[in-house]
Amino acid sequence: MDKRADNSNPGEGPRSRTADTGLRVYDILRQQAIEYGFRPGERVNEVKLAAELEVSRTPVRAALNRLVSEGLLTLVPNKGFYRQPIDIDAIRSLFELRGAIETMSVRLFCERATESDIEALQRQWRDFLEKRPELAARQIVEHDEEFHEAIARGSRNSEALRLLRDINSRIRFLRVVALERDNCKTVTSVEHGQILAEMQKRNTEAAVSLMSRHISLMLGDVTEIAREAVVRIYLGEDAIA
Amino acid sequence: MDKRADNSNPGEGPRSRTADTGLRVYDILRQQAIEYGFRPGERVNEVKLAAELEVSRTPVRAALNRLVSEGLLTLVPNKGFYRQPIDIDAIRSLFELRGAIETMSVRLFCERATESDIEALQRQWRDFLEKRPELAARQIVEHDEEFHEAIARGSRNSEALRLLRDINSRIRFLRVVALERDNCKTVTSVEHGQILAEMQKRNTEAAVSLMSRHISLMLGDVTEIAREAVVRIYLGEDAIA
DNA sequence: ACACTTTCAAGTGGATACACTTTGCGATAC
DNA sequence: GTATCGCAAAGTGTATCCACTTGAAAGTGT
Repeated sequence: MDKRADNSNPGEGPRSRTADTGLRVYDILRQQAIEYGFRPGERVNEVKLAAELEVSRTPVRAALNRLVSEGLLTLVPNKGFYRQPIDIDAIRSLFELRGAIETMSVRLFCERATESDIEALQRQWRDFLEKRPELAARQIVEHDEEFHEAIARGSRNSEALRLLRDINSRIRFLRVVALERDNCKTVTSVEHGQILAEMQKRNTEAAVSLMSRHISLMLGDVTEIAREAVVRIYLGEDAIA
Repeated sequence: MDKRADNSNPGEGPRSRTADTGLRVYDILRQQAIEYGFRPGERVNEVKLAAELEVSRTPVRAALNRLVSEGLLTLVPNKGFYRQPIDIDAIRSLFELRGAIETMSVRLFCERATESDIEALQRQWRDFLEKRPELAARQIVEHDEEFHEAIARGSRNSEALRLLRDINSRIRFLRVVALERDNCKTVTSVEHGQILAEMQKRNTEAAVSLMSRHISLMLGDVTEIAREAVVRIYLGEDAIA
């Protein structure tokens, strides 16, 4: 029945063609770019990547092209793809931009969210509160992102959600570093709780101003954090090659 | 001396390789996507495109991949690339998002713009005011975009500028249609003037609220405009194929 | 020893080849 | 007449091939 039974591929073999290679490669490379598996400013070698992933250069190039449009890489003609360097200015811009989106999201959330949206968010928040003590910085940041993305979802603005995700993945590394450095780990949940409470009461302006403060606090000294991040990237524990 | 003298390509020939084909194809396809040269929801045929542009499928696929990450196309595995349909919800989202970015830009512009930034913007505005009567809707929208992008530039937020450009290109078609329909063509310049005046006086809040109103006015009845746009796309004067 | 060319390996960009999937259409069975 | 199967054309997804560019190292002349 199954025409591609021979693709079950027990040992090595020519490796199941016609799979979701494209998506797989894209996901891996995106993750690698986000986590600074490519060093900032570094050229990305298509041939080497293709070999590592055991695919041809074609799907690799497809993925890299997409990452260019996502702002993670740049393409220099006849030279290749380069990981976007850590640009203090760009990072500051991203934090500012995130602030604008988040405040908009809160405002719209207050207008549009259903009661069950709010309940779900509260559940999520409480869960987080419980698990929190045993979480590493990475997980904390990811949970924080989820909270904010849930608000964006409740704001019924699909593009804001999409954009927020993009931005989050671009600044995640920095945020993890910042969080690990000075572990002001306890503040955010409290603030989330406050925002949540105001949103539940549909106090739009109160919620917005809380969120606004919540976000701008996180910015801190970007320059310092960026410096720290660079150190981590080049001396990091998972520096394989 | 010149190794590629044979590529001067007088008649037909194998067409000068090693050019900036990639960029050229990308620009063309992007433009075509924006202008709805691909119908909404329509599948994009790589082979046909490659033939039309007289290139191979490779640079075409590269460009299409990037357009996926820009939100203009989607990729359905084993089916191909599709032009993103006209989604009222997505359009509304984009307008809202644009509003958030613009208000942020105005705020930051008031804080950061230099005097010469403001002068340049004023010059631009006056030029526009003069030329305006003889401009078509398309040009008016493009000039309007330039005005707003100049503000974003002055706000010293590179990512906001980048994003604003992306959004503008995604809603341009709609805006042109809207402008041609009910020619309320005269309002925007006046409002621009007001915003400009407040920004010059560094009246942040006044400028922000003007901008906020300016933007939300443009939204109008998206549903109606989208309907009109669909008609134009399918019966448009430049329906070639 | 130093600058200038030559050569060459590595690598990108584009074209082509090929396997697989999808789909429309026609033939066959009922 | 209708439904189903199967086949073939069209088209996508990946691999491979080839031309050209770049950069660096070796060689040459002064």
